[in-house]
Amino acid sequence: MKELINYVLQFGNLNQQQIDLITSKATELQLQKDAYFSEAGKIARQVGFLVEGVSRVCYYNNKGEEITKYFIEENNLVVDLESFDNEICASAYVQAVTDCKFICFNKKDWQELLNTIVGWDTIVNKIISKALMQKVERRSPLVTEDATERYQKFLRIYANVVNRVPLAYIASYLGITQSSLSRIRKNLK
Amino acid sequence: MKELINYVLQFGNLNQQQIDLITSKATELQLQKDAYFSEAGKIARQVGFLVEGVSRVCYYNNKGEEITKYFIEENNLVVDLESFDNEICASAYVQAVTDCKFICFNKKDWQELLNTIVGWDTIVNKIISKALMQKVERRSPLVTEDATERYQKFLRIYANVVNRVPLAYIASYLGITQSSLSRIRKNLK
DNA sequence: GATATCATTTGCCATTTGGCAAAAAGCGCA
DNA sequence: TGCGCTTTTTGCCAAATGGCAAATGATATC
Repeated sequence: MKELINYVLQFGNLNQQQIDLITSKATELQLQKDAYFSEAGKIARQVGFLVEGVSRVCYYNNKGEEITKYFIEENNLVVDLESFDNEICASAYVQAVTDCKFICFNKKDWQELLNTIVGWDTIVNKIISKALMQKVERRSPLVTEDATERYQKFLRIYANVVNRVPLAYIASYLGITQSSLSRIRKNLK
Repeated sequence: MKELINYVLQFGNLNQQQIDLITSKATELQLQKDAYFSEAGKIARQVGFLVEGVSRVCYYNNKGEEITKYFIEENNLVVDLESFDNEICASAYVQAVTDCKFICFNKKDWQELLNTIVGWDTIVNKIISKALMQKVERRSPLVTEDATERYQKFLRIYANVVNRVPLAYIASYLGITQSSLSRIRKNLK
């Protein structure tokens, strides 16, 4: 819980009463490896904060290939925004890549926090915008770079993730085949 | 001006007084083809709404190649968020690809609107979040697709832009060479 | 330890895309 | 119309990556 509060306080101030209110709404969620936090075709009904483990967002492209859109590390918010905000079916899965521990808020409680805590919406907006900008910044450069450069950039961004996720997930994140990634790794050694 | 108001009202309600206040702060900006709306290395000091023309965001990658990050069509907000919000030097250029007409707000007026108009920040947040999510959605799939599919997707998304921008800009947006794009176009005919 | 299962690496060859330079096409302007 | 400039297309060959299948390695289970 401490991790969540520290995280949030980076984006704005809250008094003890407000922190207590947030804490009182939080529940803990444990997911085993491969379990889904939210699923494509369903409406996302919770916001999570990843305390332990690695998750990923993935989907199936029009060729039926499973694509990892991005990885989520410890101390980050986890939510299918599009689905949660607009109450529409999600187009992607959020999946635990390792066993994961989340701090969770259901939609009703989350709404209540937004309505009750002055400034909470501003904090949430900052967090969301920052995360979105980060995604754009990470995804855009991939287009110009060759597979080796992409992998090296991946190593830097996700240094803490590399050794905890299967090669296949990384390959699909980078848009290359498993074999290519395997060869790239060999070349870099 | 009407276009801007209609655009904004899609994201929330404003009364006539609020609309008038917004209007009173707006100035018109004309940029000739190739001129910059904001520049890398400088701090972005204005928010614009593109009324006429096509712009793009571009930058130079580590190989010195000029990369088009995305195109901006009529009736969209134009701002280097990272730079404008945090008052840090921009890392990308925002450039008029054709002659462009913007409705502009300088930083001081924009702040004043945010402080004065109740709900304006919520509207702006919605607009920004939506735009960011759109960027992520557009950029992410590129990674899995071959050059022809990428170009076809580009055609759908930017149907209104294709014939108004040089082939070289599109090629760099798609992460392929001009020659490749030229060949792809030939094959599609 | 043997075995089943899944993940990763490797080999071989096909396909895609890039690099470079020249040719062709398009366009403004005298 | 003709010239000069920029943009786009094309040809040739090289390099990168993919597709497929087999081999190897890692891990869990009995």
